[in-house]
Amino acid sequence: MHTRRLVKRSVLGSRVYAPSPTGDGAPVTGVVQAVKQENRDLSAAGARRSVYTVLMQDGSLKEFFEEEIASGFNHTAAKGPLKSSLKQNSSNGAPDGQKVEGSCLSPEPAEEQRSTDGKRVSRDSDTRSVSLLEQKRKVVSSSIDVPHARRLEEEVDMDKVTAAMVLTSLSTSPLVRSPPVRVSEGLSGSWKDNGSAGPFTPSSNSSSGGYWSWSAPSDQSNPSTPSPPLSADSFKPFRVPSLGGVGPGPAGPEDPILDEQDGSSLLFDEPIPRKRKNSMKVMFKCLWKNCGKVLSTAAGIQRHIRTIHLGRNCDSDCSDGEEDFYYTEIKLNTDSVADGLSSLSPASPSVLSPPPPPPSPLPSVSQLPDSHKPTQPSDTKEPHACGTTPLSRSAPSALYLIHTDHAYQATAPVSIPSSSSNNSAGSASTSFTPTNSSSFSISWQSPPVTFTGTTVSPSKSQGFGDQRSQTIAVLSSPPRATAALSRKVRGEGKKCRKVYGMENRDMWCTACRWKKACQRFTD
DNA sequence: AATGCCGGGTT
DNA sequence: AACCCGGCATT
Repeated sequence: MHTRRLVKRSVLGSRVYAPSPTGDGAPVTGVVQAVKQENRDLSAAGARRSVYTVLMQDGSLKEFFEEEIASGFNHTAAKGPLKSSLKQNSSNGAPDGQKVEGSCLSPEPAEEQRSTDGKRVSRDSDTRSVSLLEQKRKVVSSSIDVPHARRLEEEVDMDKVTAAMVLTSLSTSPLVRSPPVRVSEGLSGSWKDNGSAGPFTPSSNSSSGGYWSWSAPSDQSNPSTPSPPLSADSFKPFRVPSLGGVGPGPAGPEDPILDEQDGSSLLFDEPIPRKRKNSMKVMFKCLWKNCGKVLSTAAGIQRHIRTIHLGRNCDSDCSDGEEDFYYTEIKLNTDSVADGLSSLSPASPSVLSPPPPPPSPLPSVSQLPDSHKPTQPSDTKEPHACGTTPLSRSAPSALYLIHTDHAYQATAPVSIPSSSSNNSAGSASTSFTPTNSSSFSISWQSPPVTFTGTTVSPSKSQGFGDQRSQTIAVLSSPPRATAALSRKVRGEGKKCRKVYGMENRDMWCTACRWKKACQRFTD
């Protein structure tokens, strides 16, 4: 499966070298359009061979056996057949980003293809549903002591593939394009931090802080990270954080299957515009001197540059990507983020306030090509203020119900709140976008678990009104919930110790005697 | 300081 | 599983 996936994923759309059609020996480049199994008994062994349909520079389609073509710009890596060269990448432990770069960096056609690949889209929904759990698992695994042999290997694999993906999407941005290597290094570096040298101690809460540090910062706060060129990509930032933060879940740190899915989800999720926030319109602006042409599509701007400024007259396939240097993307705020926020906050303030987890969303939204950075998004929304006084406005009863509802579903609340607060103290609160609500709500709902406890014991001697207010309090301050999470809220009722006193310790319930939660006078 | 409990250790 | 206890959080 692994292999198959790799091939499928990496080869399609990859730029490869193929023998010159003219036979003059000079290899030409093309983009793999399709792969199929050749049944004919061509090879000596009679084994089936893969046949790659390659779109050549001149626009023609040609078929090659895998032995005939080589992938990547890196000639050394291109020695072997396509498939095997890819495999090497994945199994080779050396953090050598070059190979990945070679095969994945440049082909932006690949990116386009992927985003339109129907199979992946459907498949994605499956993957996505588990991705949260997986992510958690992944994080956990990185901080837990686990036999490294196998895991490391896969991790490296992931690093590379992911890095490649990132690079791929980045490659179309003129601003970052030049120092691609740097970007890749930064990326893999931060990952590694988490993976092997995780500063977090296993099993302790502190690891929570690490959640965000591994994905969010590296992916977003990195100033050199430009937003991806394609609008469809704009939601990518959301994903990463949601994954990192939420991931509650049982998870065998070393489960290869999960790992794989994880990897695939990471790769395939991105191009799917599903979650995309539609309030942003992406335009592409030509940066050529004295030419401020703005087009709505990347293809359009590329063609414009290619034909007008570069004087080339072939279609996109013969481009070497140079156009990318001459345009930049601009994000236009059609219906401002503020709108979305303001409309949201009144509805369920409590839900909004807690989700500092989406530190990611904000950055993503405001993150524009380095050059044009309208700080608008963050400024426009001060609903921020609402977040601080959420409860006061909404009907308590409503909240009550809502939370009761979800409390049971909650899994691991994860320390999203805390981590997020670190991450983007100022901006975090402003960051919730409607898009996100789904992902983070899950994570922060869990804390209310505590609350569940209170509800369950209506028999309590105390007035319901009291209880209710308490509950509300808990809800209104999600951050606290975190604490509640780790430790059961101290029951306010009398306990064996109080009732019987130390002198009658033998009358205590066993739990009390054992310094456990009292079983006799439960709250 | 007293309590209530969790996490962990020991038997 | 029963039993204990260190240590932390809350009161």
